[in-house]
Amino acid sequence: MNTKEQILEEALRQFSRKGFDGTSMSDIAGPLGISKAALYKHFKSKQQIFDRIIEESEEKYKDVLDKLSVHYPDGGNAKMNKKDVDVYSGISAEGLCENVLTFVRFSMSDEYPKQVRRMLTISQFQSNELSKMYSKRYVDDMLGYDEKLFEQLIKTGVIKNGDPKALAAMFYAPVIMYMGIWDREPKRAKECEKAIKDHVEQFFNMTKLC
Amino acid sequence: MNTKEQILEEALRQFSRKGFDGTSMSDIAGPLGISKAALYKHFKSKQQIFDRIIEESEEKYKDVLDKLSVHYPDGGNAKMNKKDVDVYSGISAEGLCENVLTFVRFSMSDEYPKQVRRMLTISQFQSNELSKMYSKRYVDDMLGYDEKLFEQLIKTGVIKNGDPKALAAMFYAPVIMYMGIWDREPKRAKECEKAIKDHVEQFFNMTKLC
DNA sequence: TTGACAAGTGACCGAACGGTAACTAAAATT
DNA sequence: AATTTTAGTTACCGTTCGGTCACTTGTCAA
Repeated sequence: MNTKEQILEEALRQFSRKGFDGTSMSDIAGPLGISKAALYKHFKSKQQIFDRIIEESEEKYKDVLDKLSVHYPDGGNAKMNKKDVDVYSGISAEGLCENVLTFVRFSMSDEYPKQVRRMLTISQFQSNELSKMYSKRYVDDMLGYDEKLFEQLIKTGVIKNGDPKALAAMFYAPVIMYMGIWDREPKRAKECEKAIKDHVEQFFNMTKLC
Repeated sequence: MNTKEQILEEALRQFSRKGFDGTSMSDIAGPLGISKAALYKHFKSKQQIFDRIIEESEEKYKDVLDKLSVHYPDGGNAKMNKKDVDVYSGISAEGLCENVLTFVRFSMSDEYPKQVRRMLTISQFQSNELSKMYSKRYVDDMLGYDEKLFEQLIKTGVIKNGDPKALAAMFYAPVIMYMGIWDREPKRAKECEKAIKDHVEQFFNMTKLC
């Protein structure tokens, strides 16, 4: 009954390790204890399985983004994390620190976002669509979010000056960079977690002085 | 006569686009106007072609690193770029800015580093060796280099305080992040180049104030 | 009770894969 | 001049690939 979902799960596991071309239909069917012919009762091709994984990940990504965010009264379009900003009292830098670490720990401990990230990483040059999706999800959206955040922090005087966009890059880029090491070399997990923590602290120390 | 080198060139071009599994021996032989059987006169297997490309890139990488660097008298182990540091008069922040942009422009305009970077990006999870190579080349080495640089900048008083390692991450990570966008979406090249320039300027504005 | 349907199976298909064998012609070596 | 080596060819090998087909079996609605 849940075979279709199991197929998607196993396919994602395989694709994230060996890529689309490196994964055969038997590779997917084998661990599920079914024949590869059975896969074609649920999907018409290997490509369709891949496409469905991407589609589903996009749905889940949007869900998380929507549930995590709330329309901020000022900007109208700006989406702010509920924990990052109290609509009535402003933004807390300490809350932001905590929030980043929570985001990182979830992204690195849960198998699903890990596998999706790996799959997208090794497939990012396969089509324009996948290239754009990768950029949007792991760079543009995150930078946009942080940029709005720093705009607020400057308005409220927590940070005195600086370009919000450049600040967002300096804040976010090291995080994703260390997550990259973490993905490639799980043995360095603790080192990366500490580096991220140090970076976030150091960043706020610096910006408070400016 | 130069067939062996042509094979490596064409293989790198193919591997960087479609990956190891997505590239067939005929794909490599075809554009060179030879039969795939001829490839086996120069390499004993497809894997050996891939390995040789990696090996060669490692040699070239080390060459560039050595030629670009000079042993800094203080640390002994620290390697400093000749343009970044004048052994007798100290480090120039402006020279560093220029140097980063030169490095970026070379990395993004020359086909060879681009293809190697793409190939390594989509192959980074295929083995522990490749994982480590990617981390070393595009993160650890760069961070280490910048860290030494910021140590000097703090010593000489150009920057008043801050952890050199955290500073290096804030400085370098956005650069490689924008290079990632540039690689995936060449149409955004100008946008990325400007973002990197803005980031570098903004970074030095901030650190001078601290 | 029966008949439609969903979800499997194993056998099979043509194509493409990585790789080899036998052969050839030119170039280099002796 | 004779011979070996190099670098290429075509034809072919066994295997694996994505995908199809005919068939079976259990479930469930008419």
